[in-house]
Amino acid sequence: MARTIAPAYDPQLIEPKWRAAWKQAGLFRVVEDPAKPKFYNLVMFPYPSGPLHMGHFRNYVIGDALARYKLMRGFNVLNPFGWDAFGLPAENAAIKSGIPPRVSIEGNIAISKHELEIMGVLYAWDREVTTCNDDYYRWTQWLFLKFYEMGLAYKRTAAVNWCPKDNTVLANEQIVNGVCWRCGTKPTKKELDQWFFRITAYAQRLLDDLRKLDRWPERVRVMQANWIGRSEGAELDFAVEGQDTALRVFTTRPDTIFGVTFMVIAPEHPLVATLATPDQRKDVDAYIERTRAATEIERLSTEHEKTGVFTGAYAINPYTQERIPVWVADYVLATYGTGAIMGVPGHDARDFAFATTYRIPNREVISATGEAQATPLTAAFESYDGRLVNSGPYNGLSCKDGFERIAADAERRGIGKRTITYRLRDWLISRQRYWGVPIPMIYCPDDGIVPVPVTQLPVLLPAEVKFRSDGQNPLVHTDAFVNTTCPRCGTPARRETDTMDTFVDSSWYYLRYTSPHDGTAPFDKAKADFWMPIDQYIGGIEHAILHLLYSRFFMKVLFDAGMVSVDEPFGALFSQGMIQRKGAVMAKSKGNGVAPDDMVARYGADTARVYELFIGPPELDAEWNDRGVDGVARFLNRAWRLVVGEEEAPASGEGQLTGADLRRKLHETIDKVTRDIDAFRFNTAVSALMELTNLMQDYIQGGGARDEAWDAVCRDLARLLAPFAPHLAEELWERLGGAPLCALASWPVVDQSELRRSTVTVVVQVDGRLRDRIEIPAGAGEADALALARRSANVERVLEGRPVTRTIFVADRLINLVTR
RNA sequence: GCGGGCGUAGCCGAAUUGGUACAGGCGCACGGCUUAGGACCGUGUGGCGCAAGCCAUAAGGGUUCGAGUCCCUUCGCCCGCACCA
Repeated sequence: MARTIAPAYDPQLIEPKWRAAWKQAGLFRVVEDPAKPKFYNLVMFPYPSGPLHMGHFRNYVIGDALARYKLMRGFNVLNPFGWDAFGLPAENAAIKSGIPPRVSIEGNIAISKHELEIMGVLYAWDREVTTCNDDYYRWTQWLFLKFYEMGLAYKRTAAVNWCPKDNTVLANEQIVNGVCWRCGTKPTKKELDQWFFRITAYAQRLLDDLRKLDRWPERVRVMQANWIGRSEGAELDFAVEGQDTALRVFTTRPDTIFGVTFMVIAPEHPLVATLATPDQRKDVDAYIERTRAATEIERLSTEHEKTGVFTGAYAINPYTQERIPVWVADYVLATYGTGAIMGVPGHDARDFAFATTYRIPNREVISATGEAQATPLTAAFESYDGRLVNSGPYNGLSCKDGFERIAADAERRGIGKRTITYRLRDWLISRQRYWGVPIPMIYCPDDGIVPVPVTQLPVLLPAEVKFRSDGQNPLVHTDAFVNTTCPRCGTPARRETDTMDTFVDSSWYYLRYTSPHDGTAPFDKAKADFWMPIDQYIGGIEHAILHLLYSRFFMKVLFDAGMVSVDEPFGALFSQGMIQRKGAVMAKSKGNGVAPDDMVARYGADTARVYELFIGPPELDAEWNDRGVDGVARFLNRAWRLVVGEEEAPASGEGQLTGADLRRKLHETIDKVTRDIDAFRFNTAVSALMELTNLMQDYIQGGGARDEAWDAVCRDLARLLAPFAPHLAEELWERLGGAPLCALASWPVVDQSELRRSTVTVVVQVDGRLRDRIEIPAGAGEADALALARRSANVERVLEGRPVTRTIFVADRLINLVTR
């Protein structure tokens, strides 16, 4: 036989060809087809910030592999992509460089699209959504108006972070190390009129429905539950001595009511003004002034020492009639509960710390033993396991019973009630920024706040504005935008100049994908109903709370509005780990990124893709290893040589594998790869394919023939490779005479009969210790297997004639002879 | 502090869910090919031991015929929330 030189595996030669073929075939161009099972596959859309690196690509590769696999499994796969294109970075770049945000965003989108393309990552580009385009944001505005109509969008005054030098509001993220990120000034609090979404109205449903999300990572569900932060407790009224007013507190421990030795109200509490006695007023005012200067971050820090000031006022404990001093302290938050607490230093660590500082006594009212101690407590006993002491008629009750009885008595006496409080706050969506969706509201001197009629949408964001060096929203100074007329009375009026938080844009984009060109509604209900919920959502853990919670909230609101038929958007969620290199997360700013263009030029897209999948369990962070990429390149090269090569095998003859061995390994691999992809174990799927090619190599080296049966194995190898190394798979598929496209071929099916073995290796243990391995006929019964095992010389020697008292038999696997 | 998770070769990591610990890859060693190569191909590779064998999944204990896997204690690391009454 003539020795022929197999063409070398050259990704540069084959990859562009197949990308063109996929484009022509329109792999993910889909319509609603009830005849096929649907699969809505979605990767979180990115902010187009410029060139991507291989760290970004991990989830795109995972998503692409899954989409391709589902396609081969016969699903009708919706696999769209888009751009979260509004937001601060583009606006800041514009202030700095003068390049309009839209221009830089479009440039960045073009770069990212090119990178996705050369990596062989495919999407339904005919459904592309870009949030800064008016054919999208008009519907964001439409939805805002819907929320407004439903009473879920409202405006109120709220304290925000304010930079006195830049004369602007700062988002929490814009406070770096306690100071303004731009000028280094310490921000203060300022009361401003802001738009909110009433997400708190959905707190309980958002909490309850976490139970439905059994295909979400546990940690994400826990984080959301903690964020919502449900607390059961009671509100109780304390009459203020000498005043016709009551101080209402929220507590989760009404059972400790007899342990109250002081009370605290937040500095922002409305009663502060009237509560302070004349001789204490000066101190109180000074304290409030001081805390106002403190940032939220400082205030919320546990390191922050507790401070406070006595108001001079006393409240009356409604259960003991004791006089209780009322303090003002900033460890109590005005925005949680009632903004006032009862201080129980004996049973709350924070109250204990405060009481220690100001020499306020503590009183034990819960005792683990049921007996009160003779001496004061030296630390807060916060346990719920104990009995009430020093608590008058409630003595001896368990905490739970004490809670119930004391709360019930308060309700009967009309001085309180059981309540449930959430940590979740309403969602502040106002941004004093240009590059976002204009809030479609108008301020009329006569009619007040008037929504823009939906027929007048979109409220267009002006393309030309003058950016200001002081960071102020340029929309405020754009007269052509601001000046309008009242839709109700026609008199001159002003537009709202705030824009929406970009998280509003991303809370519903997945619905727009189902009917991206609809000119009459945000989305077509029938189409949304067909595709929703998303079958697999893939994205970074950094969105565990905000984006995912907001989207869940949106979906529930739209469900209540009758616009969708499911009330959870994401059926399954996967959060991939980050890629690190040189000891840090891969990032542009760290200079440790690997560019996809470089990877494609050096190794080809397939090697880059397979390496990203092979690098480790996809949910864990992984270290990028340049040498590891070489290993994957070797693997794909081997696959190529096995299929395309025609070299004569070196006649080793030893350890020759049979065709049955080859086919068994193939079907074991089909089985494993299929199960691994379904379980998101791409790393082990790739290693299974490596094992297969290693065995194929052994087969050929042992003198195995490249006959028709071999070719059949090769065709299945190509199909198994297709989700991971799609270009190579196509090339192999074509050379093997496969039908038009491997990407459209059906996924290989396991032939159970090929998995069968005539003999199996069974482990023989004596007292649980491995003593021998024996080859026995597959499916042998206990008696036969045992007889064969006892023939082992090794086993006999170890037994030394000791009687076997018991035997454990696991068919085709293990025999354990027990002598004790 | 509260909550979630993790700890297996020199490194990244497998382990059919209680049944042969370390698959696959990196690295390393040796060999082949080569003018040469850090390229490519092949073979080997947990430790101790001549061997039988013994030891080994953070440490210690327990349950079990059998534990990386289940339970308890301790140590270490990562992530989230963090004065939420």
